Amino acid sequence: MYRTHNCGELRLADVGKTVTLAGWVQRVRDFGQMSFIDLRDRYGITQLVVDKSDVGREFVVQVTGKVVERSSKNPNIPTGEVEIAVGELKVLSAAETPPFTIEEVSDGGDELRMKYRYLDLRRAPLQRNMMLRHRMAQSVRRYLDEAGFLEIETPYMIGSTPEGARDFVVPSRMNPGEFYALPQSPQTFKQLLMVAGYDKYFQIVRCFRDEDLRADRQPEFTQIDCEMSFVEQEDVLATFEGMARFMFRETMGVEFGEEPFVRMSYADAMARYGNDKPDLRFGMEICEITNIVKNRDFAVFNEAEYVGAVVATGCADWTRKQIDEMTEYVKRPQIGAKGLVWVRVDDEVKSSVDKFYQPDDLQRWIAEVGAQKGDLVFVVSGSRLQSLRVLSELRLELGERLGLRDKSRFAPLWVVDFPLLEWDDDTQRFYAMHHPFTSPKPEDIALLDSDPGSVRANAYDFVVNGVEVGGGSIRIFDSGLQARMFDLLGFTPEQAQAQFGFLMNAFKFGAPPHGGIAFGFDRFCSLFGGSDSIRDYIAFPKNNSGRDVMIDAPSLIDKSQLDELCLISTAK
RNA sequence: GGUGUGGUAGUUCAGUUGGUUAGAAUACCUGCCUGUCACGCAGGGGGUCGCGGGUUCGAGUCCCGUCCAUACCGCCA
Repeated sequence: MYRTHNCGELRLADVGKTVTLAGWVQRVRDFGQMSFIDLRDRYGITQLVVDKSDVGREFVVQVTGKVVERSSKNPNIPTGEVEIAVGELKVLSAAETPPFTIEEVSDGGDELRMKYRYLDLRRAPLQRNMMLRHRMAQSVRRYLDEAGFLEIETPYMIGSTPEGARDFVVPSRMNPGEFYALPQSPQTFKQLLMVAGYDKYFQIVRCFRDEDLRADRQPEFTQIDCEMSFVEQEDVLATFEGMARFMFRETMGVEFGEEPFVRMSYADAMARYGNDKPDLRFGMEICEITNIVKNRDFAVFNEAEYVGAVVATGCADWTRKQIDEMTEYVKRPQIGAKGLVWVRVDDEVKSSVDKFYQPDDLQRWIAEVGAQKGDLVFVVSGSRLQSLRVLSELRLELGERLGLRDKSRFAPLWVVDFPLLEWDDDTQRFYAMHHPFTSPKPEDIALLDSDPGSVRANAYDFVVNGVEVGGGSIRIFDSGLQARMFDLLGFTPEQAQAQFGFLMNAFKFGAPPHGGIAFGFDRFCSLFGGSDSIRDYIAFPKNNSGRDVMIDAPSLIDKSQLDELCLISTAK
């Protein structure tokens, strides 16, 4: 037996017991005639007292000894009142000096820690993250199982479709020159499961997208993928609001009370927050003032399609330098504002456009945006879309600077009534905003021919703290309507048949009304854990270039392997 | 594909206007130390300044290119 206890469980009540522990050497404090060793495993740290030691950091050792009360206690760790008077110490495995410190806060940089991920994963913060992820996955399964959902696996080797994200492809040796693709999501399969009568399905499933990465985007990531039959939008929202509440309660101890989560239309979210995933932890809503700033000598505003404002609450005492910082912030190329007008609401009102506007004008603005004495108003103008984007970024940055984006608070909401289609200027065609199986709102179907861009979808996103955590829709289950959608999206009937014929055919054999949702599980974890990066919640993530620097993948393969795959073939 | 930031000791970083032998902290090694918990004290070793080219009497420092990392934009039905 390698151990009788783990390194986190011994207490004063255990004093006198003879125990055997095993773990990693966290640190040795050598006093010549005696040494202290901190022994670590994923449960905690226990102090050992040995006569003499020649072990180094990260050695794996097994010790047997008596639990004794410490003469000087350490209140910082749960085992701090006891220590092990070691009788026998056995080195199970020696270790080289690790390239970075295995501690709560490591001295290693990101790249190095990724290369030695198995060492980074020994650190308590990463172990807490992995445990949180485990608990969240378990709570998802408990809730959905209780609600009658079946966990069904769908294939990872499927066919490629040119729509949407780029596919990772896998050559087929047995079918020379042909390729599988890894799924971007199990979308069509879960719809087929609905046709097959498994009316409540879920899967915690890996998905793959060959696109550029971000702190919150990995080429392989995990979704909580769900689908239900005989449901309307309300049924789906109710079911998964329940799941979210359950997860918050079970894993975070967070309760949201009786009130249902906020519901906000896409149009509202855009108008009030400039963004389809608003952070509702703080107010400072965007206010349009286009109509009351015209007809003075300020050409910038007169020529603007849209003028809008954000009130920085209590910021009237900001220095010119602080204001300039905000101007610089919104003028960065990624945001692309041309400039930033400000109005200081104090004993007297002062603005950056005093040359063009009278005090009366400014008072009218202040009344319109609801600014109070002590506030600072920022005004942005330009095209509607671009201005809203700038105002959204400005609002979030102000929230950040004012400390209003507290990671321990959670503000969930549903964004609903998304547009069905999105016009793309480059290709001069509509694209499905969500995916081509999303059903239009029944009351908007008449607009499909006359004004497709204004058709709203039965589509919804689950948003928390400005992060899109999940999204889904009620699907089309009528093969005729589905064919019409493909037509709108510029598919010929032949193309539609070739790519999605299996689904449209299935719909001819009795498809139930159905809809579902998929949550980005990694994002969910990082949201709960309070990190901006999902890498902290994935055991073995890829770096920014999609490389696994630990195993050095992707890599070249042998010529013989390549030859077998007959990759030189006719492409479509 | 684009923009910004960074690359100097095992590690994290500093390095002035271009000027002597490139520093600090920490880690590591050696010695001393029986109550530490970031133990302490004394000593020691450790550098292709990412790579290539250029300017210069002289380049870690300036210029050009390139590679890598990272954040963001594009992209992500």
